[in-house]
Amino acid sequence: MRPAALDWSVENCTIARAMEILGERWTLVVLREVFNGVRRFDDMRVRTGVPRQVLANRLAMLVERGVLRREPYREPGSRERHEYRLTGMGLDLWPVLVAVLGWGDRYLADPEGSPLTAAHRDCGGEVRVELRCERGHEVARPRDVVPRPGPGARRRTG
Amino acid sequence: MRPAALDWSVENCTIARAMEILGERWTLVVLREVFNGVRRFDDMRVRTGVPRQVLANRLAMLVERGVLRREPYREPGSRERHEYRLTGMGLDLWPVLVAVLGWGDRYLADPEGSPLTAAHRDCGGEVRVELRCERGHEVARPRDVVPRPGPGARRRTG
DNA sequence: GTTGCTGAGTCTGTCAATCAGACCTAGCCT
DNA sequence: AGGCTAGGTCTGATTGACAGACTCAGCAAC
Repeated sequence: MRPAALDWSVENCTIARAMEILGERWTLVVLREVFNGVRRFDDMRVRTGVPRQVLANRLAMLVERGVLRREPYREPGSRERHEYRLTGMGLDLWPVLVAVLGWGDRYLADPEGSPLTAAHRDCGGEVRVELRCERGHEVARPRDVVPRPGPGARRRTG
Repeated sequence: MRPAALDWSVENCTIARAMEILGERWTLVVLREVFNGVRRFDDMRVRTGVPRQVLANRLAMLVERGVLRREPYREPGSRERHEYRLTGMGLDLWPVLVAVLGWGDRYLADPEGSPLTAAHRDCGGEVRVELRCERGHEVARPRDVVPRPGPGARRRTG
């Protein structure tokens, strides 16, 4: 009954690496704002309630990691400022955000429902994540997914 | 050009609530282990390198929040111990895990690829997340998703 | 029957991160 | 000159992460 996973190393696990970026308390909340079109420091700060210092840190980290980019803009009658926009890497976080949103809506929402949904640009229908295997089968139940070592798996040493 | 999102409150945002659970550095890594069939304290500790204290905290928090349950078991010649198993709520995190894995594999993997994949139990094909709208359209590009207020949205006061 | 092992923790002290609140700054406007 | 605004920094108190030592219950070997 020893789990097979024990034989494999986790040093190069991409979930752990992803969580180094996404796994800080406010990162995904900040990204939610950017996905919502809120791109400016003070708007984010007021909406999320994240302390200035932390917000500055997170934004800098996300820029450094390539999830956001910092772009200059200038409104008439103001000096130049910067706003934060998603890079391609950042845009590809939509599925993660939608997955978290779906889970949160199911288990943590108030009775009246979720305050935020994701819609399909073309038809307006609500967007959800679905698990599907490479042969096109829909994977309906969580139990139908089984983990297995991938091409980068390494046997454990020690 | 003021983003519409600024008019809506975020106090009941389900992403923020979900991140209260998932958004700590090690939570998803711990869950990865459980999904992999590693259910015991010491196995997790050795594999993940999470400090004992933190692991104990995370497990207790996940049990308290209903993501894991603590089950007694007994191996012959040993006293009774406990292991950690996913609840229904926990199993429903598969899409989140697969989404994070997919993103990590794309942007953060070593050249030889990911050490872990998710497979379809029936056919063995690799499982990925897909965005799909409620009318069945596949949402191919991230830009085709647009956020919008949901049923629980509240106007901002102040 | 004492010594040792094992799994699953707790205790302690150090060091880093979070947070709230005040302060700073560049350019614009009056 | 004085005030406003966006986007920050600086400071000090609290909280969390972490490593390493210690605990504790039951089995097992000497």
